[in-house]
Amino acid sequence: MADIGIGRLAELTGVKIPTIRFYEQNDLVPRPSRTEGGQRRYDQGAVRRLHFIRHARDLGFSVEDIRQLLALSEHPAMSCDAAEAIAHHHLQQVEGKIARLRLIRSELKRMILACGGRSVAQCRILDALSKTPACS
Amino acid sequence: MADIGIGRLAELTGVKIPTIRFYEQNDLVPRPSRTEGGQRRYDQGAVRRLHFIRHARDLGFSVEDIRQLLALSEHPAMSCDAAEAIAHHHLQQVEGKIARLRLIRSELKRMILACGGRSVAQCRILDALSKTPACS
DNA sequence: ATAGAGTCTCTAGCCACTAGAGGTTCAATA
DNA sequence: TATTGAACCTCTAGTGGCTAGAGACTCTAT
Repeated sequence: MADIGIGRLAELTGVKIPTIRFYEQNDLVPRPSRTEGGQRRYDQGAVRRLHFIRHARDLGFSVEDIRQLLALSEHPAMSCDAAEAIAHHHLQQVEGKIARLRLIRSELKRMILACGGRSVAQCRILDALSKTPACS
Repeated sequence: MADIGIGRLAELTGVKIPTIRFYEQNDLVPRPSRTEGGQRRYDQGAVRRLHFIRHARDLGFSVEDIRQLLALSEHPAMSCDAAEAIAHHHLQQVEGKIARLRLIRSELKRMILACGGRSVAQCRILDALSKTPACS
């Protein structure tokens, strides 16, 4: 159970080295102990915490959200309403993005279909961009 | 057909004033003429160009894509294959994003459903974040 | 002439990293 | 023990696409 260096931590968690340092800078992970020479040494707790952060980032939570989720997870006796609220809010953001991207997708498809090897002067894509309100 | 100021241009196109200046800085729109006092004056061409940019941005094209689309639209005799390629590539990016967001959405829904007013110690949300690989 | 709305430039900030320079330390081998 | 080379350190600056604010100047209508 020896402590590990930042490179190994990166390997274990899938978080890149500069990103780990960035998280430390931004107080998402605590400052680890250091060797005599000043290099970071991490324990199992750091691995767990970084895994948590990585999963949350994969799900698109903001760093600020994650900060709050981490804070919550340090108070096991509390109700998890707050965590649910954060997750719920994020879900709504995601739904919004999906809806918007779907509109964009259909508009793009329409444009591309309408355009079949014409010259730029008659190009439906460039035409659509200059004239229609697209999807707003 | 008098020339207009930047504020009116912003109104007409829905692009905010600082954003117009930003586009000028980044060579998306040409430098306009100026009054004696140094204020920008725009003509109808600027209105059209900015409309084009706005629509393309609404569809999520990058500034770099737009630069190329604008360049293409200045050569009316060319084939519009290049425009189609840009649009097609962008469509693929959009499809990718939608797919990814859908995975995230279902994962979030699963987490939220599983979590019903428990304490943090048993919270399915925090639990899921620390343990499962989520959606990668 | 004056008031007030509009505009100017410049700098810095947002988010979540990423890249690079230039130097130091660690661990494994000879 | 000396040496090598991989790993690590700090610091600054850049990414994209804006947005905000400070402090000064200009335009237009009365």
